[in-house]
Amino acid sequence: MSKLTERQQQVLGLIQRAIAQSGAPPTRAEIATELGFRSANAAEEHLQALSRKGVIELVSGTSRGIRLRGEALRDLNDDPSRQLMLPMAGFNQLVLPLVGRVAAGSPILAAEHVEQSYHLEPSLFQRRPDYLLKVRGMSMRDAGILDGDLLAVQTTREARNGQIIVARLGEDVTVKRFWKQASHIELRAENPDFSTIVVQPDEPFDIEGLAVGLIRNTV
Amino acid sequence: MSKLTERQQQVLGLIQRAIAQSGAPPTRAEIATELGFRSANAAEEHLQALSRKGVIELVSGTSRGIRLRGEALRDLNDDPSRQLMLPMAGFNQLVLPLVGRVAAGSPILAAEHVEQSYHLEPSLFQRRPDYLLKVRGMSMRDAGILDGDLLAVQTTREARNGQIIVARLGEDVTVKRFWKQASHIELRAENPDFSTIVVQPDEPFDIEGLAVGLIRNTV
DNA sequence: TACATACCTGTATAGAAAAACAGTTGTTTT
DNA sequence: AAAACAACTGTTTTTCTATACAGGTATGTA
Repeated sequence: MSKLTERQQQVLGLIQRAIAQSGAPPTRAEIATELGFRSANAAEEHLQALSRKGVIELVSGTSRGIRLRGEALRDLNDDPSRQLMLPMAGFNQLVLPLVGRVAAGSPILAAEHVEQSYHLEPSLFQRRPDYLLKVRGMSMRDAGILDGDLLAVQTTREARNGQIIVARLGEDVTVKRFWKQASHIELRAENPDFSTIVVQPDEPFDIEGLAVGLIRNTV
Repeated sequence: MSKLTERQQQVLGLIQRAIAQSGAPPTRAEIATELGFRSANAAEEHLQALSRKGVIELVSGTSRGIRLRGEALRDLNDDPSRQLMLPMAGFNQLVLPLVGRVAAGSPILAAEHVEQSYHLEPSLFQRRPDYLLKVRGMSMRDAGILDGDLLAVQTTREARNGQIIVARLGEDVTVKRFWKQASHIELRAENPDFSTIVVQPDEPFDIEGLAVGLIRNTV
């Protein structure tokens, strides 16, 4: 992801402040007014740039349709002005969307996948998660990851061997243990009933994130 | 403040969910669609009513200009002094002590066992936990409970067969699956390397609590 | 020098959204 | 029984918003 320019950083900061203060993202006109642009189009262009760089997502045709993504959302949770409003020291809240069934081909954090959001204390996990993914199936049973568990996932593109990752194979999203070999990548299940997936270099494969924690609701 | 009608409560809940899920309040049309109204005006009137009753604030002439007010953000369980102006809804907090090594003979929630406290959203679990217990050992491995996991426990004296409980056997505290038989109680491990503990009626035995959830921190 | 990129102004417009107005149907309250 | 209220449908008007298009400047890069 390429770096933001100073102006883009300002626009992003403004969006984050607007959300923290008023509870909703700003309109183009509001951004323009606040930053002193005479044309809302200047704001539009900055938003397009931020969208291209992946820090926000624009919901087309929707008023205030600006969604913060990954890092930017993390910053929002770190926003010092928000911490001032909090009641106790160390009482810091993460807002994590719960992602359920992921539709074929669409980004994992697309709004239609988000079932609800949970507020968690970041210190619960050593690595800071970006979202919770509802696990389907028992392929990671022996790693203590069961059907219906909520996997806390940090968005990342890279993983080390042996880490448990959320992988995208074309249209499928799956949780497996990552092993990169010289000639291919192995996605190993942790359940003898499931076989290892071998991904050849020409096959579609993306790392969507790294498992950093797990939450289970026992009935 | 007068009480909300059932429908108004629904509308308020929808607003809170929308903010938590999409990061912005809904429009009148969105409320109408979600609740099945054919006219956005029905939503408008509900918003007016909610505004009159003080649970929301309407920002006139502004798209998605709905602000939740104190009452709508406050949790019933929360100390009133902890009211805060969080931008997101659904802000409901449990304070759970983390219990580590339990010393022989002393109550499980004795102050000296409490390593730290975590703040969690109660809706994370179907049953409300009272504390978190750090699991030691692998005796429940096949139930997806691993060494180091934090088990969310609800204090109770009773359990049904098959439930996972925190049991006290004299000086030892252990996590096992509970099976009450005609003549004795069985505490079954979920790992073939561990044998079932049989508790005779004359032996010391107490149920300390019921496992209602689990939190794991993956490194 | 040509070209891309960032950063703007200014204009225009389709469609989204707020909000008012006029009714209807039940249910409570007075 | 009349009046008030809750909960709508349907329509209309005005304002807001997103977004495209047509410029213009400045800066750095091929």
